[in-house]
Amino acid sequence: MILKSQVEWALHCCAILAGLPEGRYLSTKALAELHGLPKEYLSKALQSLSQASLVETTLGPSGGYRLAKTPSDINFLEIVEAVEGKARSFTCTNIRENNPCRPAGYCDSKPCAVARIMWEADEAWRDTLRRVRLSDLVGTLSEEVPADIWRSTFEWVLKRAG
Amino acid sequence: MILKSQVEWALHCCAILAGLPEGRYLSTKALAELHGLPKEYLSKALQSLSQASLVETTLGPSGGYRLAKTPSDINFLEIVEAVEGKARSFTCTNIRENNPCRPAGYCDSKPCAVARIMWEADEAWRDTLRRVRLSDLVGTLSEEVPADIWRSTFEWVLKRAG
DNA sequence: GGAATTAAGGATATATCATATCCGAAAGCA
DNA sequence: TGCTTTCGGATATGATATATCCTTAATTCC
Repeated sequence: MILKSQVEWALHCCAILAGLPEGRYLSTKALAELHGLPKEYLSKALQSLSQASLVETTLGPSGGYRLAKTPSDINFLEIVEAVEGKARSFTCTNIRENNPCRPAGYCDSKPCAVARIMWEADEAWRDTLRRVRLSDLVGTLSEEVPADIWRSTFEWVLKRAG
Repeated sequence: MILKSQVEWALHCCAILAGLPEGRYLSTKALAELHGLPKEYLSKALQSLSQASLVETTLGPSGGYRLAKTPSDINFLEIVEAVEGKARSFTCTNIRENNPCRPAGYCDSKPCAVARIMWEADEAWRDTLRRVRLSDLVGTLSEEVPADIWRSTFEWVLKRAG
């Protein structure tokens, strides 16, 4: 049970977009080169963010992506679910139904006890991600990454945005 | 990010094994027929439980599987990890390292901030599973499943154990 | 208006992994 | 001796993640 690598890419891209000056867009090309990722494939992750209305896009030169909301209004779960989907990690196939000792239609009343426990754990995972805002990540990064590196990163990336 | 179906199978099988009379074993064949599962493939899940020392086995007729510990000494996480592995759901490929503005070897000091958050969520998932004991599941089942169905299920399965 | 650049999305190829089956070896029971 | 069992290896298949290519439409700049 491993998350898609696109989840990692999307999170890092959102962190960069969160530090962008007002009104500026960043292209797939710039984000791909900054992170050393395949441009065409990263594009799919960014499209997922776009479909989830987490980012806005514009075409043409100096076009690309920017956040659709402020970083404090975006949480980790939104980003993760945008590229990974909202499906729960545990799928109940209701194998108890195959028990030959159970009368037909018996299992209709309540979800399987095993599934309820697994879903509870899944919800704990989601809850944790839901509680972390993109602004929290940006805060951590600006504490941990030396200011000059952080600044030159944005200069580098904005130069590529034209 | 979906768990293997073998996780579901292992959990249901453990629930049955937990209700077994002292000293009795249950074969793969019996467990497969009870749940309507492919015997050969279910066998792989049970082998995983065996390798994790959650169940004990014996060969020959009337052989099969039984729990290696009491149900209150087995938690959900042990069972899930036995078949799914202990790897975290998020793998950090350290793409920040590709940032051309960072000096080489800069990222060695601390794990990536993104990864730390994802791992925290992963740990919340594991914590929830760790807190649920197999005996809790058995308790829930004996509350929810009518006693006569529960009893006839074990009669059915023990008849196949010889 | 024309050239360059961009996101969007469809089509396709490849690699990895989950799913599933089969077989032989070793061990226990009648 | 013959039957049953677990165990592990080998193999096949299907689904999905990864990756690339191409076309279309929109936007900017000259």
